[in-house]
Amino acid sequence: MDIFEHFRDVVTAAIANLVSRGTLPQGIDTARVAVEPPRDPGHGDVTTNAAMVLAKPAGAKPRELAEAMCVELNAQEDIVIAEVAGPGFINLTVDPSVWPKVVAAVLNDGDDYGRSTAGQGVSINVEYVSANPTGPLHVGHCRGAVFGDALANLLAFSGYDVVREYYFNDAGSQVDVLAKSAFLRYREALGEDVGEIPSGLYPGDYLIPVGQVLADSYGSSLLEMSEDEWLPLVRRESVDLMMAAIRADLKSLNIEHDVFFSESALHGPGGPVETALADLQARGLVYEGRLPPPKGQLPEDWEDREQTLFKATEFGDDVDRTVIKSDGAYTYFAADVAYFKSKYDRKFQEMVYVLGADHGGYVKRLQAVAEAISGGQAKAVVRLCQLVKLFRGGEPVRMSKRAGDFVTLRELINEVGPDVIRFIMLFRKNDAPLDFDFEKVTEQTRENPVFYVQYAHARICSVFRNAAEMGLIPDSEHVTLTNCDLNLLQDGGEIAIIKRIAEFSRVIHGAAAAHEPHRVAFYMYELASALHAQWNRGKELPQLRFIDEKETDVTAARLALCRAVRYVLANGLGILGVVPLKEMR
RNA sequence: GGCCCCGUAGCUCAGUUGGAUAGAGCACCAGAUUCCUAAUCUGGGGGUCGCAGGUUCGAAUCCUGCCGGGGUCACCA
Repeated sequence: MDIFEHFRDVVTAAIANLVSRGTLPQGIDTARVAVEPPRDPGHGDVTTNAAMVLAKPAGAKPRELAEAMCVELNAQEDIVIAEVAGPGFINLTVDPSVWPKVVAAVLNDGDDYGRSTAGQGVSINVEYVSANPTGPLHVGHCRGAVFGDALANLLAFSGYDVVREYYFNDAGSQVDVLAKSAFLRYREALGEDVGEIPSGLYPGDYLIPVGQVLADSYGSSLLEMSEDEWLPLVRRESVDLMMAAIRADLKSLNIEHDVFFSESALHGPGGPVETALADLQARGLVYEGRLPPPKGQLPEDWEDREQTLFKATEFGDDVDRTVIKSDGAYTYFAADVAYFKSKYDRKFQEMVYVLGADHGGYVKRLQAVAEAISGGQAKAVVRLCQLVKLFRGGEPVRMSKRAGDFVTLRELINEVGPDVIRFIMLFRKNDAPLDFDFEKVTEQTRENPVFYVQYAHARICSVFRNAAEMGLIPDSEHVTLTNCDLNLLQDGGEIAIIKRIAEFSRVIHGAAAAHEPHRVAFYMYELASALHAQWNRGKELPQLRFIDEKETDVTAARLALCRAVRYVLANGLGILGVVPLKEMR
């Protein structure tokens, strides 16, 4: 139940009445009419700009039109009073009987409260992480991983058909470097002293176990082979092991992809890359040509050469993009084209790419590919995540590119835990930079929003435990309150909580539409705040405490309200991928 | 130089896709616990929304131009 949707219907009906009465013209566009919670509680419970938006096309004065609408709205039984305010706002004060209905609706929907069909089953592919399998995940991957996952949760909760996808590059020259590095570790595992790892290879310790696995499964047989022979074997083995490690790390962060898509599956004779390029070729979107030199400072090694280009400029990109290099090899971008086509062939209508801010330059070309391949039928939506800067007690954590001198995701998880990582990463707009301080995020204070929100949930669970002990409810885990009188929820603080709860659907809807999961995190914080406030009012005014053994009817109603808040907190945290704790000591 | 993102209280950040008197937290000041978890709450001061124009009933939000900060530019992956 979304009361704002409900009152939107009411407002729409009032508009229809005015149309039939001739006050408003036929076919007037109501798209810009907003029915929303007012920022200022003094402006009633629900507010609409309808009169101001419609005044111009109707040739009426906003306030006069508002007056006419108020006459219609005041006839509605859900509305205590509709009044004109300011330049032509209509503020609705809702009948008090609406609030208990909100609580009842939450209890009725339970784990599904807030879930909607707004997405209408539109098929969305969310691609995130997609780190190359040449090493373990590090903090640089973390934000995109969490963001992508929460976005996927959010979209699924909102009625979209979501697939979570990971694209891994197992075809490029970097993977050869990985294999060569692993081969060195393999020789080391067989007892050879390989000395310092040569520059150009990956020196990280994480390849030592890979070498050991190779030694265990191949013995010394690889040493007998030429590089052409062992390279493919070692490459595949190394990629498999790296991907297994990456998946394990992601699992620890509560992230599981549906599809792991291998780049090498795109290549080969008659493969998707060839098909996709032939497709573009057939439509005259590929040509042999030369690119203009880059603007500004000319790179030292720049040379003007003929290559095969995709007409990206026809679709809004700044320059045409190379698909086949002058040496005849495909570019990485060619694989991107084929990969998009794969997604399109799999019937996705929207392809979300979660990328780091350093990939901002890819946005236009990806959108160009989407436009060209799908003919405008599918769209590429790119969400960029800004950099995360690590701190420890206010001091920046230095990370150089030298061996092993970067903080891995594993280390981060082990130190602060998945819930803290996820919530902090999501408690900021994705395109704003984020400072992540190891010490601050694990502090158990109000300053730390993770604990603040989780504590609200735990507090409710604590109330239930106490209520169960007192025999007011049979079981703290299965709070079923079918026969309580929710009209007993009369206190202003209680109503404030209910109003907050009533906004949940609206928040989810807006967050999903904007692809902004952080809105859910901020909402969680606000709801937690409303709960903590009411809790503390019970300290000054004992009659407002959730549990009052002498007033069992009121207690039952308040426990029902707590149960509703708990559902909303749990459902919201579920979207964020954070565990709602039942106890914090 | 071209393109993208950011600029809001002393600090860190929100701002419901254009709404009414711009909001939280931290910090600062003053308070609250014999009582369901004080990991909490209540009150107070604090603003030229980077600057200047434009669009309109109405702009932190949309458009243009500047200023300042970051990212990016390829036959790399």
